[in-house]
Amino acid sequence: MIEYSSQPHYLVAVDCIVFGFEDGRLKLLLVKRGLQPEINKWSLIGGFVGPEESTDDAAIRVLKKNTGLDGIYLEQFKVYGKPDRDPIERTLSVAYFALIDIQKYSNQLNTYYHAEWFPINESPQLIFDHDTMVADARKRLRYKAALHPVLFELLPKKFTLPQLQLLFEEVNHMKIDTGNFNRKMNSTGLLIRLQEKDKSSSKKGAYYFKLNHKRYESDFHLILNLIPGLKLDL
Amino acid sequence: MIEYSSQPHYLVAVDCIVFGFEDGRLKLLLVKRGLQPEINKWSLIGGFVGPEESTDDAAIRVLKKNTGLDGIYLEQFKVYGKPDRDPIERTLSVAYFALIDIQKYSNQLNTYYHAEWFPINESPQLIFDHDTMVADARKRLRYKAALHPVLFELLPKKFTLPQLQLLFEEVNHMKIDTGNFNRKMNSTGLLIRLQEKDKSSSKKGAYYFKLNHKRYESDFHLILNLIPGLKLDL
DNA sequence: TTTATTAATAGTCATATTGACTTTTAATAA
DNA sequence: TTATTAAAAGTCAATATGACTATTAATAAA
Repeated sequence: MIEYSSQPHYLVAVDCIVFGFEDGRLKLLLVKRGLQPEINKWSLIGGFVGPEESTDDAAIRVLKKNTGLDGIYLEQFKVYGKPDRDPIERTLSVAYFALIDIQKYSNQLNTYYHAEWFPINESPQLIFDHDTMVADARKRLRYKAALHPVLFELLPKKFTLPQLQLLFEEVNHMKIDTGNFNRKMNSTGLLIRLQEKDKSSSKKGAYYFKLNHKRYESDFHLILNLIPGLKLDL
Repeated sequence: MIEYSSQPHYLVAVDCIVFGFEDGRLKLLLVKRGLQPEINKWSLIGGFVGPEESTDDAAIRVLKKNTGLDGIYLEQFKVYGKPDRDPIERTLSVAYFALIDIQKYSNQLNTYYHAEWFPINESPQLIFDHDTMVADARKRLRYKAALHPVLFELLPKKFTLPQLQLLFEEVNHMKIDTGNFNRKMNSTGLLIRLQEKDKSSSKKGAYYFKLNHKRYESDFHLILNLIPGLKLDL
């Protein structure tokens, strides 16, 4: 039997940065940590990678277990591998970001699980290097959202253009010209306008749109130049 | 003393996909594996992550040890974490891609180390999932190169526009219009034209250029739209 | 009933960028 | 002197952009 004798072994975890969007604000889903050390402190949703599962499997499982959520947009974005990032024992963490439509899942969340949404700029301090992970995930989301229509994952089935613009402004941390934004969005062919209007925030009302899923699937990887002139870290 | 009792521990490795560019072709740096299993088969440059180093440190160390190379462009891009990817024992691999100027380091490589360059389309079959890693790294490089001027890392100090175009064509696997390519490249402000010409491939000769390092540093993260209309996986 | 109000949406326009293509240039070799 | 050829520059119609203005559709106030 061949062995990689004497090589050191480490714990491997996954951590999920779960983004949501509600009331015009980007939100973060956090849980209270259930084990020592730092028990009861706020933490990203995470867990150790089991012997029979891939890291992707682990992320899906951990997300499902902590929130009841399934079929979520999930993307691995970075490994955190500094020797001392966990004070107890060396643990590498594979970080994923997840995008979910808050409304779609609000029932499960509130009823069965302890996860809680925080506006991203009012979230509590997190354990270990989780704050760094969140900062990195935001950068990555910003990058991706400037090039691909990934932010639709955060919106409900019906949404308005002002709502979409607000989401882009929140993610990119900048004001966007409404006319130009609408023109660009409409030209992507990703939006289908519905008859119905949302009159909750204006007299005239804003048309609801739904996503053209066919186009979304086929053109997702096209580079769309949604927010030109941005300076973006990958 | 707190412990994460009973949680499984795994080996963690790094693997480096090292890209080079020579004679108009993209190349890959490979080594013959020095341990069982699959000893003497061609493999990416890699190694286990030591107890006192981060994964980034490990990648730098492994690259240095196998090639003598230092100060190389290196970027973590994906973790490979399927349970059975190494037949002997579960090993996660953190994959990095590296970009180097072949000419700059050809001496060290040939004299002291066993690493060998292969044109990327004529490289031998690799061990484990290394072929998948290479395919993924090429995609990632294509993505990055369409948006950021990262390919200059592959070129010598002095280079010509036709040479640069050849590199872009090789990475993106497409023909590019020379006039439009030159116009776009010149408009970035990244190129400084030298007096000297390279007459090795034409009578007229092509001007040598050098990189405007100041601009390269400051504008690296700007999105440049170098190859528009591409369909790109991240 | 008319008018004021206001967000939503559409339109304007000068400028810049793009892709496809043609022309000129600079050197060498015939 | 001329033919040759890759390199470099130029042309141009079509499109995209950013900054800005005008109109619209509903409600609420007069």
